[in-house]
Amino acid sequence: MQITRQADYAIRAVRYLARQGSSQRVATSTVAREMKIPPSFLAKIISQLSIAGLLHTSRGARGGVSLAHEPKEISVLDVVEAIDGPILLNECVGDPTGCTFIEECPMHPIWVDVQQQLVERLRNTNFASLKK
Amino acid sequence: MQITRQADYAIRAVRYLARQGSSQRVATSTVAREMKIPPSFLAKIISQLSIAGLLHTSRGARGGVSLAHEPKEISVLDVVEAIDGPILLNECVGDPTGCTFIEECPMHPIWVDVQQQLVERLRNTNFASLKK
DNA sequence: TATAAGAAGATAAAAATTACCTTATTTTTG
DNA sequence: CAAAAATAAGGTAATTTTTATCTTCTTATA
Repeated sequence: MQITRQADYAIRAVRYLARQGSSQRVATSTVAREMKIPPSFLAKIISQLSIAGLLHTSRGARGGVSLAHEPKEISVLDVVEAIDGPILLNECVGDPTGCTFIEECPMHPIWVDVQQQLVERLRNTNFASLKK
Repeated sequence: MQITRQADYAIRAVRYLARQGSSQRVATSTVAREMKIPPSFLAKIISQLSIAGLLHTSRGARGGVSLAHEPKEISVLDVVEAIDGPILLNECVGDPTGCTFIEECPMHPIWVDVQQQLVERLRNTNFASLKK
């Protein structure tokens, strides 16, 4: 019942980029150093965030990473789900076919509901509001 | 970001027991069969729930398992935490000393808050309301 | 063309999860 | 008292996830 450390690192990285000008390119090694993220691990995380369309990366000298959108357009949910995949409090919420009891299960709607509450909360938190 | 299957099994088991009379003893093998839980796995889960004080177990012939409290006195949170341990959305919520940035981190209070919302919701769901 | 950067993927160590099995121990029943 | 029924306790093991590193490749710029 925890986000992975990868997701935490990803949030840190996006926070760092949001604090810089959004068009500013920053080397991942800089992000790693500043936000205390294992550099070689961050490379993979950045890659995933890039595939998810949250970051722009450019290779070569003077290359680096920058946000693909305005900080206020990027939510914590976007970042967490890009790394950890969809938030699912219980398996049955994502894949109801796996459970025999799904029709009659009084827990199922509760998991759906609680999860939605959680997800909405993370969706409504964007990186403009995290610029401290 | 998911409860473990163990916790799901535990909830199923407690639900089953709540449906029976609360003082009624039921063999774990029966619970396992009825709720489709691997029997030998359930033994361990029952054991943990018993240690947590949620169940009473009695050995010997005609022994079995029963709830230690009225269904309405047992919350989903009780069961989940007995199995998975305390719910922590991010490490820093439980152990703020592990993070260098904790003082200035704008995410920290958000994790604390979101987690509390989630926990409260599970705390307010008891097994009397799940008796379907 | 040399250098600075990310991309991609292989590898691996560690931890968590899921599950099963065996050997006690306890309690009831015949 | 003995047999049977049931949980208790704990060890083992397979699988999956997580975390991390390293190497090689590709790209862009000075």
